[in-house]
Amino acid sequence: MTKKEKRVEQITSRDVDFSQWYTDIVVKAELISYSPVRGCMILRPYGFAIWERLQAEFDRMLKATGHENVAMPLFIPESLLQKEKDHVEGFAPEVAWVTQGGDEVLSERLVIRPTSETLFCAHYAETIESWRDLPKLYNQWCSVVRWEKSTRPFLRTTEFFWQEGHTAHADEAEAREETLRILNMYEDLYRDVMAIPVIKGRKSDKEKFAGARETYTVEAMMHDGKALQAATSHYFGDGFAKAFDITFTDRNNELKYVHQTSWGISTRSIGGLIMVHGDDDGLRLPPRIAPVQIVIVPVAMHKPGVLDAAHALKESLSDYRVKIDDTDKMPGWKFAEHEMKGVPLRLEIGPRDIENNACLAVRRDTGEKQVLPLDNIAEAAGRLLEAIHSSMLSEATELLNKSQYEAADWVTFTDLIAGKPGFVHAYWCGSEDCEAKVKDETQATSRCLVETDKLDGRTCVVCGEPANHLVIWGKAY
RNA sequence: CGAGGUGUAGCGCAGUUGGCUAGCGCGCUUGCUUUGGGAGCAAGAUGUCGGGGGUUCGAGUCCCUUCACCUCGACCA
Repeated sequence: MTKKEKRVEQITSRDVDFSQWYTDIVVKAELISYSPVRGCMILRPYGFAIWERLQAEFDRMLKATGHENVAMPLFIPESLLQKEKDHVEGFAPEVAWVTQGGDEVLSERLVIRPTSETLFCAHYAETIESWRDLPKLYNQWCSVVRWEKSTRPFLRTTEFFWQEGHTAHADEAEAREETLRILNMYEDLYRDVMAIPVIKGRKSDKEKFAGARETYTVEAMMHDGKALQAATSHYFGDGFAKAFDITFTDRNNELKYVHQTSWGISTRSIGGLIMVHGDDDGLRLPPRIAPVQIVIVPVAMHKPGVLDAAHALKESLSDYRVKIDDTDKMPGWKFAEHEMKGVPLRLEIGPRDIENNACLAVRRDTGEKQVLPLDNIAEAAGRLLEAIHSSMLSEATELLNKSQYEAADWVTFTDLIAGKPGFVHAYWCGSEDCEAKVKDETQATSRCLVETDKLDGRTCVVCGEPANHLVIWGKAY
């Protein structure tokens, strides 16, 4: 067995068994450990660091648009959860209950929040009185619990981390605007920070959030052609406001209900990061989300001057997140290790480079190696990191583009779903029966409804009746 | 929740028709030598064989039961 073969042996090949490949990566790249609790994962430092990067980026975007962070309780009294009918029906099957505190049985059961709409609503009902109190643009970073039947690291866990934004507005137009503003921010976050292109759209009634009037989504395509619902943004209308009696006095001294939104992105996004960008050597992280952007590997570091040169190199790269790997592993071991962890750029520095006042730069995305002079190294590294981001985004965009098909009739549709991993664009009449038939017979679901001006003369791919929507269909995580 | 699979050292595994002090590889510790694609030598440490119950002179091995995890489906960010 050659060393080369041994290296890839650690991770199951992506094309041989995508699921196993995914599981190998999350464990071997030290993102998570399995926990003593079913379906819950331990986010290890490296995995949590990715989440912290995402938090930092999105939190900055939220603050820049006037949102404020708050912290709501972990528990929700049963009676509160039950105030909005659709909402409770949607979540009841998957909530965890607290029935006892200490050795005392509680007079009212508490649910561990599966999402915090009801808490925010109760709070808004209390604190909003006048149009001067609006809008309320609240967000919280927290974890929530949903009792899932089957779980996978990041993609579906019993407890997961997310942000949930909850806003209240004076009128419908402003609330709708907020819903779409946030949707666009998710698109920007995915594209500009995670190098993942997404498709924006609206969810069908069947797929939308329990209690929402409209659910918008960004859908991403994984390397195996399956869809990942990457983030959602909901317009609630005044449904929750009526259930929770959230009223305010407007400028004309009339009592009005607020219009609300909610929106979230979760640690599932990290699963997307893995499944969009990873390869057979492990994770590949786009530079803007990578906890470590540049790893410096000193070669022959016992020799005089090498470690000093490595530290000097780090100094000159102070604008970036840089780590020196000065452990006493072999250099080859370090190369493979940091590749597995997806560090975008590796700089090797050894006696030979020091003599030439240079270092060797290796791109994680392409494997390309080049000698970089130490003078102006910061600039050169910066250019490389930017190049890596664009090239990863192009690669992901190419995958997304080439894995989309169109179907005008049922036979073409089912053949495509069965034969070609990816998304199928097809028209739909809007009936739940047709949507259900697609799911029953193909395993694919409607991912989202997209804007189109070409409905005239189109027919539903299932029943042949006149179409009302253009839908992107696909199998999903 | 249905079907299938797996639980033996930190990880990956072996352990024969039930038999003696439960092994191997990697990793870990210490020392020396090494360092441009997963280094070498030497010396060490590490086990409730997932848990419980049973059969037996004797159980990692057989039986019952239970728990956990993985994969695939049904339900969901």
